[in-house]
Amino acid sequence: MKDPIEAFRKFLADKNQKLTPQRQVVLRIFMDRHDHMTPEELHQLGREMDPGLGLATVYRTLKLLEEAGLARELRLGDGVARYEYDFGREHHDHIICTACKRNIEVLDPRIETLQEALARRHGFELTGHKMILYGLCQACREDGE
Amino acid sequence: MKDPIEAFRKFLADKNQKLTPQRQVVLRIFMDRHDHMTPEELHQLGREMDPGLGLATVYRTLKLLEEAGLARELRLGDGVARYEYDFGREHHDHIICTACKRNIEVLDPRIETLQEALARRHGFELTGHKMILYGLCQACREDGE
DNA sequence: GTGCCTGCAAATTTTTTGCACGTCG
DNA sequence: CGACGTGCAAAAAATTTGCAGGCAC
Repeated sequence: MKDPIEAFRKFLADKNQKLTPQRQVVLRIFMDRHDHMTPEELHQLGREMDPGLGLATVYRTLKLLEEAGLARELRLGDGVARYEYDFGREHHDHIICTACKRNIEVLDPRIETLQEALARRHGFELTGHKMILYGLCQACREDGE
Repeated sequence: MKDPIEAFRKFLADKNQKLTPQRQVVLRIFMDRHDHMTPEELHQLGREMDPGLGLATVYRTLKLLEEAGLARELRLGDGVARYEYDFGREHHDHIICTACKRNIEVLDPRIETLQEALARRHGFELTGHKMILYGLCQACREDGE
């Protein structure tokens, strides 16, 4: 399966639900802009394509996209939920600069392996994880000096 | 510094603030019960010692305890914030069972080391991290079969 | 028609803030 | 007095829910 739209349609069909225009709009935004976006931001962007789009629908669709494995919820520490597109992408975690809030995506396969082992050692079968590193980026370290 | 109460007093004094009875109550609860607690739960418990204690004060105190490094905010995936006591304890992360919600504390020094290296490789100076593993515990796996 | 979907507004939930009063040096 | 601290209630922010109407089989 390489088409996210078809993947979403299939996911919905399996639950007797439909890929409505509104749901497509939200998915399309993710496909166009691979950003981290809050529901509010998605709603704004969505209204450009469908002015009647309701915020509640965005929330409802985000839940569905998450269940479908097409989007991932991200909490970077401020109280706001963000979502990122997660289709056909390699898994990754995040580092966020505590000063300028800039964040980048990172991955270390050795950490992933150790997480797996750590869980197993405690009798768990690992199904997922969230890891966020906090630090100071180079620019902010230099500013601080 | 081995007395959390004195540590908190000192932290507050450095900001020209005081260790009031209310603040002590919240800290004491943490010292007595090393649980993960929501602000609401802490408020309930706090009222047993000081019936007039306000929820807003609990929130304000939690912020202070966190700044002081005596408590740590924990978000396990439901919308609720939890806090855990974090004085004189070794750092640890968490695994939570997605079925029964039970969670345990875990630590792998090798992961910690790799996180440090990973951050540095991206130009960051690591100051902290949050890692939560999600999985199925043994009991729930057996139930599921 | 039946069941899924939607937008809207109202309701919930979680957290923060404004304010008047109290306290302590 | 002056700064800090508190409880309360109101406010704010984020998310969920109820509902009447609409659409597609």
